[in-house]
Amino acid sequence: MSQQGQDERETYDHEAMQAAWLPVWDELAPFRSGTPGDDRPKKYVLDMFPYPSGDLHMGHAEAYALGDVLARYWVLRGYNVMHPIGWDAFGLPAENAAIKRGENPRSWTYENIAQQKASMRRYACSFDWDRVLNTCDPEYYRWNQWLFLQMFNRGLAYRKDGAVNWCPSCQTVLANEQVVGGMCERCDGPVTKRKLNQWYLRITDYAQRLLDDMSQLEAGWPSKVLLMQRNWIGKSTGAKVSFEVEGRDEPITVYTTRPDTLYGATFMIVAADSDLAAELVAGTSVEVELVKYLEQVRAASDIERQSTDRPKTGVFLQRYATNPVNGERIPMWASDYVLADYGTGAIMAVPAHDQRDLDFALKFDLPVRVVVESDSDPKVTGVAVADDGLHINSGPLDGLNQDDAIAKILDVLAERGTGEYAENFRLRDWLISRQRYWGTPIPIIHCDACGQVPVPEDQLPVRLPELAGDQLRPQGVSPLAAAEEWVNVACPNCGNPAQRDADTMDTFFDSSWYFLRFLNPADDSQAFDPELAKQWLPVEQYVGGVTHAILHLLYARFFTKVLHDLGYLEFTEPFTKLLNQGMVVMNGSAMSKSRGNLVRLSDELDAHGVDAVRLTMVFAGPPEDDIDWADVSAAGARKFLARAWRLAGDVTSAPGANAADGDVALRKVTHKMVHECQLAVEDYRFNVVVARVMELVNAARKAIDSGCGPADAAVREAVEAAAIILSLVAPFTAEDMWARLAHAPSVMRAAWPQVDPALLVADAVTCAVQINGKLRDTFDVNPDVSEADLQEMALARPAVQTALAGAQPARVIVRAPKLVNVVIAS
RNA sequence: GUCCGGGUGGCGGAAUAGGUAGACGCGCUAGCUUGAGGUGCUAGAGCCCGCAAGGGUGUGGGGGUUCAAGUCCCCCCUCGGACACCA
Repeated sequence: MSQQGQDERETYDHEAMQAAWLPVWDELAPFRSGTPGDDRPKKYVLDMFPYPSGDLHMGHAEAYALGDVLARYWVLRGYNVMHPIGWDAFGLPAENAAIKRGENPRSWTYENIAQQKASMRRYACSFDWDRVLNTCDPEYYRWNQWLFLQMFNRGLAYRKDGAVNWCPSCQTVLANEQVVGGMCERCDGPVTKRKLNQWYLRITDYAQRLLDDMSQLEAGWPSKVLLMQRNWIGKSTGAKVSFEVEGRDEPITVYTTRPDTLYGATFMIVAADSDLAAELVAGTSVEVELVKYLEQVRAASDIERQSTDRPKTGVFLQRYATNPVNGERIPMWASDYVLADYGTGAIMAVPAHDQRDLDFALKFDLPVRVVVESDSDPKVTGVAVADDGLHINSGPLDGLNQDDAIAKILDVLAERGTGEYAENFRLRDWLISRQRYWGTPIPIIHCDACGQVPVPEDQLPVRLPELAGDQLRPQGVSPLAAAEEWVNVACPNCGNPAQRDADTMDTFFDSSWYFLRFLNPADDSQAFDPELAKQWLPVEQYVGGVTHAILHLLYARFFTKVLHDLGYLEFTEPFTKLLNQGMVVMNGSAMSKSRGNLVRLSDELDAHGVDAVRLTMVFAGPPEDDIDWADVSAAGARKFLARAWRLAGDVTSAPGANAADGDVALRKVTHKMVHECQLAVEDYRFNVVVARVMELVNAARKAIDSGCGPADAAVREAVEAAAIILSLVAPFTAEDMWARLAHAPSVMRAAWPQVDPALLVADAVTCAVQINGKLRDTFDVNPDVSEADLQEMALARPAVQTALAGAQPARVIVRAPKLVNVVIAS
């Protein structure tokens, strides 16, 4: 290498820094959180754990960069921060890979975990590597089974027949939450319906609490997520109303949110696929017709059902019910627009005031009666009238508005014993059975004599049998069912031959409580330690994608309440604050191989270095916004890091130099920037944090080159502050700066700089002078200037004098010390 | 269809309580450094008119409240997301 004399600049060598500092950090373990006797206040910062489907990608890089800013910040602020990581390691991709490779899913899964773990270390994630878990380890899923049994014993886990979502491609059932727009969340294939006997968790028992406890989350969760959950839970209020049915002993109850329109109910609809519908036509000539209709309905995929303007279909059941308030005989129909598993599976149709009912009525020429005053006639316009208004044709409700009419009709119904106030939830129980291999076996044994027998706790875990390759091929029943040696066991109760439940649990079960397992991941005596939970939980800060707004977050909230009720947890909400980061996209769309816009994280890290990539992620914009990688510059980030790093080499004062002796102007910048960074971090405005550090670096550069000079103590103070703040985002660079500043490692053990409030007061502020609201002049003033003085100074400005032209201002607004607005009447 | 977010320079984005719009950066231009490229440094810049001083205009569009509006209110356009026959 040729020497070029004094011009030779030191080079910022990120590769060398990585090589130098990773081993040091391993040694120092600055993010260890389990040390006994550590009396720092505790804080739990959690990143949503990844699914190990290959190496980390750009999305992970963003999420973990953001989580790291928070975790590292709180460590610097003196907290004992628990920041663990694990792997959500059960699931279909591993199984599909195993089939292809002729192996057990374990090998593929653990290979990917090892790779991701290595990438996380390279990426300098501030995880506590003593707190790690994989959900596919028997040591973990054992406690899934234990939890399941706790629920089973209390009736919260139960089996029932039902029409369930079925993914023909994945060959398994899906929870409602996993059907996205009629498509399978996993494979994007169309979802169909199947009647199966499956396991459910009684999340609907918790619907009201899931709703009510959101008040605890209002301050810490994005309102968007709360709204999505609220909508998903979907509470509605109304009434249950009983209709006598000709030729049937029992009346039929319907649920309606508009009991006030009861006088306008001109027919009744029963869910076509309900038992009720079948019963109503049993043995009649309509029976065949209904079956035929049902076949036709089933043939229609969910995608067709999606279409908003899909014409209504149905079958007249040749039966009649009686409207309880006016005694009117109304025909009964079956249709697929009424859902069997919502409300009572039957509705009173009020075509004048419900669009769907109107569509049906017009299609089948059924009567339409307006019972709420309106200018337009739904029968003519085809548009149902849903607005509030005065009731007509409604007996005792006539002349009342909607609220009053609802109150009145409830009275009337109560009096006659034919109806009452009722609530309904859109939320359904959580279907957790899956007909796949790579998941937690359901710890139940089916015995002809004893029924569903829980596996005794001392026999947990029920381990997965060793299956590989073609044995895992989906066939509509769980691959476990074919593992005869595994399936066939003696009943724990009576000892007779019995069978294990061959389904596995939805993997969302695993992730619904993993945050508790981090407390003591190696504990083989209990799922988690309630005592430790008391100390560390709830999770103070949760970081993850908005894709989990409903599924994972709702389930985790549900589990927390269940565990609370079981006496294991004192709190009822698991995550106090939630940050949803956006996605990393490329040229406007989600990255994918098929689109050809995939950016590989490892390539970016090779090209720019870890710190530059992290900095780019954080600086790109607000964390919840998407980042278009094409719009940001990792090269620019690297340039800045090199600038900051060089700064550290230019400081000539010794460590411990008394900052109080330093240049006051620079000190003011430093303290202001530290202060603003602090506010910005706590407000998730990480991009602004970076901007402020940049300003600090610029100020220090200027001070060294053309100000107080490199020996001034204020320069050291500024550069040290920059290094500490930068460590949130660019740990390698910051650590190297710290070393160049002649400090022992690690910068992560430094304390967040103390802000001196006296230094936050500016010497002078710029006062804006407006004339009629338009900026015409500025001048510097003392921040303490009085309103009167400021007004006088402003009025004396030439620009104002000229504008006034000798006249008096009509009005002067003074906001000392920042602004004076002189209003001149025209 | 319903419900939520957004729309600020060429680009990513800043903007405590309504109070100097465009912080910070990318890209760009000019100059210095360099054998060249890159790096580094200095300066410039919303747009329009002007050599300049200066003026006009400006946060999707229109209206309103106010001394003052990116920020508050009403209407519209547009992009994105969630839910999607839940009675």
